[in-house]
Amino acid sequence: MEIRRDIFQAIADPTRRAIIALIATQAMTPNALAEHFHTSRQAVSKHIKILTECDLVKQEQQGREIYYSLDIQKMKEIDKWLDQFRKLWETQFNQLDEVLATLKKQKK
Amino acid sequence: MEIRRDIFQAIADPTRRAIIALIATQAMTPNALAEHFHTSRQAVSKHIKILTECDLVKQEQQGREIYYSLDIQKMKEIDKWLDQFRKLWETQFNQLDEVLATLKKQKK
DNA sequence: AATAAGTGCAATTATCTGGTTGCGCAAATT
DNA sequence: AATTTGCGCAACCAGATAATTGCACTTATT
Repeated sequence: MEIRRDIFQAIADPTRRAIIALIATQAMTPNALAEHFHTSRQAVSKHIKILTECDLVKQEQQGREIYYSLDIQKMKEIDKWLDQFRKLWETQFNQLDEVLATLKKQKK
Repeated sequence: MEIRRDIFQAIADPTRRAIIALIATQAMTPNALAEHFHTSRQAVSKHIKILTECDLVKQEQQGREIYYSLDIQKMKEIDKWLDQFRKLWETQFNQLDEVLATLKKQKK
């Protein structure tokens, strides 16, 4: 039962963003994650479920513990969406550069 | 009364992302925007309010019409947040490149 | 075998969210 | 002057969300 989730909705929650940042570099268990926040383990578990539903996390069971880690490649989707704007803000920057260059020229 | 808003929560809604994309290249009025979606002008107005509260849009009044446009520079904040992960996925890619290169070498 | 530890799931609840409808106000049109 | 147009705001409502609590299951420890 794979519910399709939106990655943008997934990163909307600040706790979830913090979890993402934590498991980006090393796999962690729900208990270990919960210690970083002022919430219960079950709350963390729900966040992880949401992250799983949009394929943002991988899991590896070791005995009774489950280690969750980030699927970093999935984060590219956000980067891909940003691409359409990246061109625009770079253009704006170049135009600003030109303006500054012109001002500099006039000063001389 | 400037309520502090989260840009990540702002882009969580698909309609809002569509609005952002539309006003990225040209300023538009709420009425013109509403025609692009299956919602009322008032609903669009609420979305714009949220986008305004996190400084994502600029407005320019012309008579009784208000033209809204995207503050593209603000979008960099998302890009900045992505930076911490960009390093990671690029490293992963390089490592994959190495593996592929090694495999290619062994074939020869 | 009994207990403790780690986990996910279900039920519940307060709050947030996105939408509609009905205003009131200012600017344009008649 | 009267009407139309474009707009934001407030009230309201159904559905989503994030958190807690209680439970059942599996795996380790005693």
